[in-house]
Amino acid sequence: MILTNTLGGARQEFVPLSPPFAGVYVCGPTVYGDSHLGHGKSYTGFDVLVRWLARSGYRVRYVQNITDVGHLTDDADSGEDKVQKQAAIERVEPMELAERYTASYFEDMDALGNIRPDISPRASGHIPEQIELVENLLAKGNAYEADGSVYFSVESFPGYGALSGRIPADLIPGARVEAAPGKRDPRDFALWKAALPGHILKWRSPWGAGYPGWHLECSAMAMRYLGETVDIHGGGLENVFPHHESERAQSEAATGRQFVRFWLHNNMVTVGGTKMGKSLGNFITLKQIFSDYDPMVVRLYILRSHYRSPLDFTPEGLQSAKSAWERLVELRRRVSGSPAGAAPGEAMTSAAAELKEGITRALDDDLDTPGAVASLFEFTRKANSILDAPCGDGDRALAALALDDLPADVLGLRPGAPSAVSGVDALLAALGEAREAMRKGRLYAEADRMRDTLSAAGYSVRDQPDGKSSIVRQ
RNA sequence: GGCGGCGUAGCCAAGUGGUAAGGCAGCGGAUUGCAAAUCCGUCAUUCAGCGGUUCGACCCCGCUCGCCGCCUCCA
Repeated sequence: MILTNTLGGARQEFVPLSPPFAGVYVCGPTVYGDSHLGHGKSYTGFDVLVRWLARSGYRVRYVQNITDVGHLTDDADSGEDKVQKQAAIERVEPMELAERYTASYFEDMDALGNIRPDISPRASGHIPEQIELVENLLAKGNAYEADGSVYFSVESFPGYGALSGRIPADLIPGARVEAAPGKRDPRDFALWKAALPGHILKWRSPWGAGYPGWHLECSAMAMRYLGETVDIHGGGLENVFPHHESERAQSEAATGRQFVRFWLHNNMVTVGGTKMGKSLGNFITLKQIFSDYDPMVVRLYILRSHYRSPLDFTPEGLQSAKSAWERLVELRRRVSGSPAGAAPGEAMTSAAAELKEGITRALDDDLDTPGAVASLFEFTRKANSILDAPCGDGDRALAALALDDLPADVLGLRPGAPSAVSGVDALLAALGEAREAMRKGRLYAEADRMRDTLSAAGYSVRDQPDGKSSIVRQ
C-alpha cells in the first residue's frame, strides 16, 4: 500500500513499526459547534484508510482525539477560549457545551457511515499526561518557564521545519508573530499557558493554574495510546504548520525517537475556490446537508474526489452524486433476497473479480477513492447489463455479495435497509399487485393515476418486463 | 515577503513517460400502453499558455498566466 508521506513529500510503501500492528492517530474536532462538510471529508477519508488497513490484514488501533479545551481564538494573551466563549453564548457550562457537540459530531459521523475510533480521548481528561510531557521537556532543556507559562524553545530542536519545509530562519520576516511577553524567541510556542482571571477551563500545575498549549494534547494522547512512535498521523492540510510541526518537535525532543512514520494530510473543502472554515462563515453543516440528502450521497460525493485534492462544494455536484448513488441503490435492490447456492455465470464472475481488483488496485495506490468508485460504476453497468438478460439466482447472489464486500465494507457505501417501518414492505407489494392487475385489465388511466399519487408521496413505480410492478421508495 | 498546492470535456473528477478511467448533464437508439428503471451508441485528435528534453509528454525541465492553502484557532 502506497501512501504520500508529508514528511519528505514522497510516495512510500506503508510499513508499520511492528507488523501486524498499525497505530493511527487523527486530529479530531474542537467541539464548539456542529460539524461541517470539511470535517465530513477529512474523517471519511481517514475512515477508508482505517478500513483498508484492517482489510489488508493489519491490526489497527485508531485514535482520534476530541478537543474540549478550547485554546485561544487568537495568538495574543487576551484571546478567549473558543469553548468558553461559545459556552457563554449558549449559557451552559464549558464541559456541557463540549459534551453537546461531541454527541453531535458522532451523530454526523455515524450517519456518514464512519466507523468510530477505537479510542476517542478527551484533551481535558489527559491533563496529567500533558503536564508530565512539559516537565520532561523542561528537564531536557527544550523548554523554559516564564510567568507561569512554559514555552518550547524552537532553537533547541534542530529538526524544526523538516515536516512543513519551513526553514526556521524564514519564520520571522513577514509573518505576524506576536511578541508575547516572556517568549525568548518569537518562534517559540506555548506548551502551557498561565490562566488569566476569568478563564474557566484551567487546571493546577507546577507552574500555577493554567491550561495546555495548542499542540500538546495530540502529542500526549498519541504517545499514551500508540507508543512513542506512531505509524500514521493524519489531519487537515492546514495543520501541517504550525500544529504538526510543533507536535513533532515537542514529541521527538521529549523521547529522542521518531514520533510519526507517516504523516498524511487531506485537502480542504472549498466554496467558490475559498476554503470552507468555521471562522470564515462560509461553511455548510452536515446536518443542513442531511436534511436534503441521504448521508450516503454525501459520502459518495466526498469519495469521488481524492483525499489530497481540494473538493469544491457546489449544489450541482451534490445533485450529481445523488443521481449516481441512486443507481447503486437500484442495483443493490435488484439483487436483494436472492437465494444463495446457485452457480453464477461466467460474465458475472468476471465482473465481480474485476470490481475487486479495481478497488484493490486503487486503494493500494495512495487511497485513490475516485478510482475505486470508477470501478464500482463499471461494475454497476456490467451487472445491470447481465441482469437485463435472462439470468439465474447465482448471478444475482454473486452481484449482491460483490457489492456487500469491498464497496460496502471498505468504501462504506451501503444502501440503507429497504424499509424501517414494519408493514410498509407488505403494503408496497400489495400496491404493486394492484397496479399489475389494472395494467392487465388495460385500465391505464387508473394505473397512471395511482402512479402519480405514489410519486407525489415519494415512491416510484417500476414496471417489469414480466408484467409485475414494484413500488420503491425514491 | 517565505513555504506549498492546483489548472484535464458543459459540470465534477482519475491518470503522472507509451498514446485521455468514472460520474452527472446532453443527444440518438433499444425496451415500455405511456413512463420510470436499465442497456447500447455518442460526447476532450486533446490535458491553462509558450518553449525545451525524449523515438514518444497530460505526465519530466524552464518560463508565463490564472486560482488556492499555510505562515493566527481551524478537518
